[in-house]
Amino acid sequence: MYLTNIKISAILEQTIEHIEKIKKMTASQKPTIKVIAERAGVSVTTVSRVLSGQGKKYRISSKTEDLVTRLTNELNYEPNILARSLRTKQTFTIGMIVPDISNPFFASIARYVETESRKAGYSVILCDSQEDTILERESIKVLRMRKVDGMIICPVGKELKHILDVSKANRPVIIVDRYFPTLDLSCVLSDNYNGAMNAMNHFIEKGHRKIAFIQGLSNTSVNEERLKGYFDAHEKNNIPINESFIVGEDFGEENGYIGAKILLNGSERPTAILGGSNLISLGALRAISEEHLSIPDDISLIAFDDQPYYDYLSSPITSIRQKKEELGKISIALLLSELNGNNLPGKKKIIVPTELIVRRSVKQLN
Amino acid sequence: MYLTNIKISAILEQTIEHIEKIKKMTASQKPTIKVIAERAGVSVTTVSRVLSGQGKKYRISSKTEDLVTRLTNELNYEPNILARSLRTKQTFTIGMIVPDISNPFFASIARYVETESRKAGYSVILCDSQEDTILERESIKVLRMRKVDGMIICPVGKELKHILDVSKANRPVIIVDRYFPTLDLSCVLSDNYNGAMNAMNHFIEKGHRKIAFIQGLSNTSVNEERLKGYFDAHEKNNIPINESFIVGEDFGEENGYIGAKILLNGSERPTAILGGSNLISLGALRAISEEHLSIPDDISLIAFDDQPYYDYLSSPITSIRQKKEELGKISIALLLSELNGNNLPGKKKIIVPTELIVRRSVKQLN
DNA sequence: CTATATTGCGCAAACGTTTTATCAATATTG
DNA sequence: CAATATTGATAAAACGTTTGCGCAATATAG
Repeated sequence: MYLTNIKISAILEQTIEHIEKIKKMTASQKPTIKVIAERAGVSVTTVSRVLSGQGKKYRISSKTEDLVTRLTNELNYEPNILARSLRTKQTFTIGMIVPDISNPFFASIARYVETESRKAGYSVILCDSQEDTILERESIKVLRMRKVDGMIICPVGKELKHILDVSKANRPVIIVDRYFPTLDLSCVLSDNYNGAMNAMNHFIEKGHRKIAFIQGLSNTSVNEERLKGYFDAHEKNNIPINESFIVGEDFGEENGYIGAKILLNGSERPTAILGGSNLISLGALRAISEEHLSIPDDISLIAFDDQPYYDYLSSPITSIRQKKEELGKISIALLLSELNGNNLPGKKKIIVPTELIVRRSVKQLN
Repeated sequence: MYLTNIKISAILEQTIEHIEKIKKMTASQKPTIKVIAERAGVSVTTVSRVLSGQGKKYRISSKTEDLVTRLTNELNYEPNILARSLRTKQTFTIGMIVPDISNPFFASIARYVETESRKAGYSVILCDSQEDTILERESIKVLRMRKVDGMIICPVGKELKHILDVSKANRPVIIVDRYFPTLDLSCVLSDNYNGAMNAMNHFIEKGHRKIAFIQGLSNTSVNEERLKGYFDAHEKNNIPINESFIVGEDFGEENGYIGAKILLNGSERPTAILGGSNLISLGALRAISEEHLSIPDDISLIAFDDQPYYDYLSSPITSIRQKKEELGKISIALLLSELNGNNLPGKKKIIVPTELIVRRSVKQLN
């Protein structure tokens, strides 16, 4: 009798304790696996396994499984990815660094990267390096601390050591747009050389000989390739190069403006300008309009990178279209395949062709 | 003697063990606090405190402090933010959801958000909802699982429950661009009503009476406000409204194209069109050009949201400029202040004025 | 010389998961 | 009926931090 009483009171105590525990846990905001386990009267292990779809594998009875899933729904459980990542060493995040997200070129690439990432269960942490190598380096550091599974970088393009380090630390990196010939990393780029080449041929076919190039950031692959196309086109057509026709120093709008200003007011005015980026061309448009010149009558123009508005400009601008969708989709596909270990031997360098969109900004001479 | 030997061998053993341990830890890739502690011969607590700048507070000797900092540099230690966040319940990430990152309007906002976030030590996880409420809901879920400290959402604008839930869960949310009048959340928006009003007044002053509106997504605040401006301008000027002049159903380019097509081929053609977004206006441009009409001679146009190319269009487009920089900077400032607990009483609704940029797309009638 | 204050640091728990190893209870086999 | 296999689960460690509490050793005060 006595013993029984003791026992009952012990059980009672236990029960009360259990109920208290449950109450406390339920009152707390975020239900964790632990709470669910407690409520279901099973271990956290079991809950974890059910939730990760490993119920069959570990022979969880369907009764338990149902109970657990019911509770997770009821309690509105949402897993804590941080905790999971800490344990599994996989964060399912990818870092993306672009020089300027407000530039439609990079924004479009980012869009496809984001869309495809999400489909694969990844989230993307976005960093804007503002065309600044220091910020780029900093971004990489942050992304490393955040343990991103991989990175897609549209580099500023002036330095590479910090990028190489990422790859050395065994994190997959995909380089997009500007790359480093000496760097053994997968990359996906537009065919800048042939893009420039095609534009130049178009100029030349139309009778132009005095063709200027407002270049972007020198010593970046993108710029060098375009410049090379510019040079080679001259050479192939036996046109001497006028060094003063090459101006510019970065990919920005202001640079395009200044470059065009210089060209238009030089001792010898070119008949045609190749704009080294969308922003450069925008700046050139501003200068041209400011000088009260008209395209193509006074000056011809081909712009690198197509823009939706080019069709409706006072004279529609002929441009070299880059396939942003492809650039974005290929880069994320490449990254995902590296992440899944489908690591084909060696790094890949994928070149996406460009397309000359002929409008009416190039005058037929003679 | 014997005892001494034992003792020595014990010490030796310990030492060897210690060295082994150090070697093992050092060989492993990522140095953790533990490794540093081991090398420095102090506890992880001490290292943690030094690294978090709490050395003084906890009276760590400057000798220890120096040793630890030296080692962190030497070993190239980088903190694991995941682990930290798990413990501190702060991730220093903010989630940003936009309907379309490739739309320069949202991209610009995102840029300022990113820049200011970084300065404050936050990273931003970017989600593109693709103007789809389902994806928006999903994004929110992911961001919650990732335990972002706060969110900046440019909502699709059709549903609000899932957004309200975030706020209920005590996570600060800032709504940008499209908002919900019934929702008690801080938000920052353009003055769409007066924007539309000003555009309408401009039309009317120029003698227009048959003014069409290609609207965006109905039942979104942005659209309703613009529509209200459209209506009120009619009323104030005693101009009857022609219902067939209101077309359109979302903010996209295609919608602008279709809307303009309908307007231009209707039984009664308007003399002016108000384009409800930058993409709508782009689509309208396409339709207008396709119909071989010219702006402003055949049709006048004012576009919502300014674009850099508007100056150089065949006729420069008058537009209602939204201050993207302000929208971005204010929203992140608001969020950061809520995160820092500087939570001024009540939610704030900040309205950023718009600006009518008059160019040459509106014809003077008579 | 004792009592108290200060200096300098460490123990261990906690955050929310995943995963390895283990085990009791039941069912099946020989 | 004993031996073995299967079923259905659990305990505990680990991931890399932060932090409340505690404590020994030294310095200072009375």
